[in-house]
Amino acid sequence: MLINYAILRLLSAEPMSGYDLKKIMQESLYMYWSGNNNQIYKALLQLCSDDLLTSEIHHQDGAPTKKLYKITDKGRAALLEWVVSTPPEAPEFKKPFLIQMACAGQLEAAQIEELVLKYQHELNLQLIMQQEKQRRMNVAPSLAKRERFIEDMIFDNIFTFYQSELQWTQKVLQGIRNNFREESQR
Amino acid sequence: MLINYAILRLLSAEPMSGYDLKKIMQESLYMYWSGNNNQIYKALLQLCSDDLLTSEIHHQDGAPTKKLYKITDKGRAALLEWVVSTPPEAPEFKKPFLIQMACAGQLEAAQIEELVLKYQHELNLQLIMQQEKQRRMNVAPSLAKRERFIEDMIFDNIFTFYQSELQWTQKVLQGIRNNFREESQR
DNA sequence: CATGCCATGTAAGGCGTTACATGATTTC
DNA sequence: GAAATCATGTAACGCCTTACATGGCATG
Repeated sequence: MLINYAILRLLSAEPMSGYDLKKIMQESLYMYWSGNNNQIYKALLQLCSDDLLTSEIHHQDGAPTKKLYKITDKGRAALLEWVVSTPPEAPEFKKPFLIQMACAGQLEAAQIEELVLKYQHELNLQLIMQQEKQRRMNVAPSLAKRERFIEDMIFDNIFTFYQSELQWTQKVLQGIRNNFREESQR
Repeated sequence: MLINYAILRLLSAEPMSGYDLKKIMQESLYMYWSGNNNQIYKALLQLCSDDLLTSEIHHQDGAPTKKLYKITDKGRAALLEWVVSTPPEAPEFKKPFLIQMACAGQLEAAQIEELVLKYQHELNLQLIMQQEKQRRMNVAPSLAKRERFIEDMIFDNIFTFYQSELQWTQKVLQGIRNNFREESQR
């Protein structure tokens, strides 16, 4: 399960509780599990029983008791092994909007335009939210050069994803205005 | 459920059987259900009981009996209503490769490069497959100008998705070569 | 004679989400 | 006094996939 490796990755940086992991995943741009503790707590149990993690109970006063999870040497080895030996998968996407577009032949030009504009708006919102997440996340100050580069590349990937989708909406809008000018000018 | 509207859309062009729908969805670039008859047959039953479709049993000699589904006026109205009144959603993506990348700080430059090259290769394969699908699908010869335009835009969307991902891999590879030159030249 | 296509359907199970339960502490 | 945060966990459900069951016809 991929989420197990995502957790191992996070714990390879520093020990954390399940709750911490949940928050980080909620804020993450590419860990796409939308802050879902159910899966996290189950995964943690499994990883512990596989000896990839150890858990330590931390009593705190003025706050609930928590379990601190640490990655083991076996865990680090498993993560490394996974990274180098897993064949990279092509990305998946779900674009419900394309299904809407596919139905748009029935509509008037102005209606299609309106739809695309709404989509554009939604994309802009999303893009701003992602940038905001990225901004909030930057607390780790002194990463190694390599780590920094990788972080940047990951952000760039997500950023250009939305950018190119936005560019596509521009192309569509222009196409509508050029091809269906007669109608939309009336 | 979105798949219901995808089915309505397909049946709005011409009557079909569940099996036909399954095949089309398998070949579709943006209907992302990977040819899954389970959902299709269930959806068809539901759509029938909602009077959005009618089904007609067709006996064929030399082939199994099939059920031909036709969209009703109510079905067309529901589809149109859905298209114009559903707020467009931002696309979702899952890129397991980014999780792999996030772990790559541990690796040597050459290993990262290898990983990215493999990803690039996988993307190229995928892109070719999608183009092949698109080529095979083009049997509908004389679409209206508007329909043609929409079809083209949808294909363009998917095409540029892979293209921009490929461009990203180029950027990453260059970055590795520039930033970690010392190591990778050894 | 095995494989594959046409055609309909069912079963099992994994992945993922929302929501709930509990309970203490802090903040408005 | 209400709401948010910290913290762990469970329950219920929906979506989606793979695989299976059936059976006739065609193709190699």
